[in-house]
Amino acid sequence: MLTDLNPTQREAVLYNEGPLLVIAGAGTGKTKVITNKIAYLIKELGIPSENILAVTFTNKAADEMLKRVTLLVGKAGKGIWIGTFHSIALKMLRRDGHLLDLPANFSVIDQDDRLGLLRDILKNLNIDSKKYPPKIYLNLISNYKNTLEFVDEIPLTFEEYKFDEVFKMYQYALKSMAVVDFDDMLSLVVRLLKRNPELKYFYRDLFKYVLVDEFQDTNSIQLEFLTNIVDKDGKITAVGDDDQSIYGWRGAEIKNILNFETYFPNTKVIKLVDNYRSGFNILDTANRLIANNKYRKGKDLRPFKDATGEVFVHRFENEIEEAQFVANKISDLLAKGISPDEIAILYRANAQSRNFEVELNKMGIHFKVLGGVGFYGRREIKDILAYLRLFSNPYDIQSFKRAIKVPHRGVGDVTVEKIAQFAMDNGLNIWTALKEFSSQFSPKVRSAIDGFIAVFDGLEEVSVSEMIKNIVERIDYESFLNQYEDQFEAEKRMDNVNELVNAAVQLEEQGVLTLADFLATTTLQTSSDEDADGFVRLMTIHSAKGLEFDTVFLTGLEEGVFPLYRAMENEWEMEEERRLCYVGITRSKERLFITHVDRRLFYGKAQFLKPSPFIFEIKSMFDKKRTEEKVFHEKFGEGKVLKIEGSGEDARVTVNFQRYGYKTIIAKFLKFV
DNA sequence: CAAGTTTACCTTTTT
DNA sequence: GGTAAACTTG
Repeated sequence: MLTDLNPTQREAVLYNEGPLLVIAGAGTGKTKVITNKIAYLIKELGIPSENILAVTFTNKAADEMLKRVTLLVGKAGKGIWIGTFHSIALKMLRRDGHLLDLPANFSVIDQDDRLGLLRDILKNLNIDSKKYPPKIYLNLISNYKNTLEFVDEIPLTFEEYKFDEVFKMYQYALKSMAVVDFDDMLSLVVRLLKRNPELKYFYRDLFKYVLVDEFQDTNSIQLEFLTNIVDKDGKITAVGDDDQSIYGWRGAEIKNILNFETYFPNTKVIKLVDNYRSGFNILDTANRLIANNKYRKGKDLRPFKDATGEVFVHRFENEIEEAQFVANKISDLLAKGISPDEIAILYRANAQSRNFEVELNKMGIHFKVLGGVGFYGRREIKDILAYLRLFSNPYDIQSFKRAIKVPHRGVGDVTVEKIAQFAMDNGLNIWTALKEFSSQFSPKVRSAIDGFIAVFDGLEEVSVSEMIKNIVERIDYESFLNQYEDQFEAEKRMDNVNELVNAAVQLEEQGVLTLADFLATTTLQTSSDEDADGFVRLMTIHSAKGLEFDTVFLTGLEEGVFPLYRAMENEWEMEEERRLCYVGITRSKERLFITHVDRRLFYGKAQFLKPSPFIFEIKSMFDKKRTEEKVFHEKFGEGKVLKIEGSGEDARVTVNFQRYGYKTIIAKFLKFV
């Protein structure tokens, strides 16, 4: 079993005396180490799978890991606890949340609804949401919950923000709606463990072996969670790479990995630096870039693969040409027989995907856009889910407000707002509120409300997938869509709704049977978790973390776009951007295309852009190596290289010819001697 | 007071 | 180029 591991990898698998930190550079086989370690624990050491906890960064990574473990140990791996911090936390809260007075069927509010809720609160408190956008509050609240203390970054105008009041109202609303937000899930679990030591010891005993992937992206709450469920001499294996820490903005603490020994004093550290993924030039490029960072432990990846790897830098006039180039190149690659699964287009921000989508469509290339507005974030899905959420948790006023308005049934904003207020003020669930408030309705509204209530008739009898079908039919969602959208759009949305039914059926087959579990799963499922087999993938670099492809297009390397303007003034943020670029580069195995443009549209307006500083950092060594090199040209004879723009055979090379002086020549007409 | 229409605002990155 | 708030109409 351990035969295809190298000595350091094997050491990491075999060391099970106490805390272990594996610093694993990109492509050094970190997933292999984790899966083999789990297999080793189960098969060789005979550890029951229930005693193993594996934490991953995404649901997809969790699925993938379980698949690989199953391949190694078969059914013996079935009971393993595997998932993201959030999904593990949810499982624990479902089990023991009552100790914190959490209602049994609490639901999870998604980011979108949090924003909507904050919008309502700001309106209520007469806070000008132009001056103080809800988003700011979302961040403040998130930071607060994640650090459990107010941090320095909180602006001086803090008082003006009325943060205290907003926060209190926000918490009150969550409580009365019986929902928790993303940040709560972790902090509540930590609270649970702290207040109930017997529970803490229960889990310490249960999780005899804990493995954490992508440790560089854990935040302080997550670390606190870990130190609660693992003794300081416990058998925890943390795997990560400080050079790939790209979630600082989300509260990730790079110091968690840099100071791991502080939390687990008797830690053994193993470094994996043999890279099996990328060709030499790609690795060289990555190493050169990341060497510009100051705040790092410092390591160079060693090439192990017997391949050169190709790195190209291409410059274009605008984003359309960039997209056309990428689409053409992909078409060539596909024609050569390269699988679409091995091709990815990466960018800094989701908004950049559009042009690629257009050009790929023109070429008839099948692709999938991952991330951005995910499946469960789509309007039609949220509409249907609102019904389900309300049915599962009748205190969920936000969902009521959405559901009652889809389709229009003669109950408008004003009435809805009144009902919502009445329910909130009196702590009533929606059904009771509607009943008690019904005397104030006009006959028209009353019959509309009756119709609304009737939608839920008998739903408790059927499975989740049947519920969805029933709701969609009863509200005649299809007609609603057709009324407001053109046929094509309406059909697309209906397809998505049917896809939701499929998702429910699938989850039912996997044993997710209750509505509450279904809803929680959908909320925790992100768009990056979607399946894209057989498609070219488009995604942000953030969502590409942990993935690898033969060919990677790293696009939009312009000052202000990547790195972002706002990051450029700040050394620390700049380093995170650089790490992000490093992650992007190291996704590629054989070919890496880096592209940048001279101008790009921002909200419909053209902006001129300089190439990203990262391009210069990457190229400087290459330039130096090649500058002063002697070249020969058929017509101009011998000369010395001064500057190279672009790369590959199309690069423009400025040469000082002995007899003809300075000339700029396309590289393919030059012979390097 | 509800539904339809126009304007404003926007763009980091995500569990 | 898309959505949600603001505005208008019936």
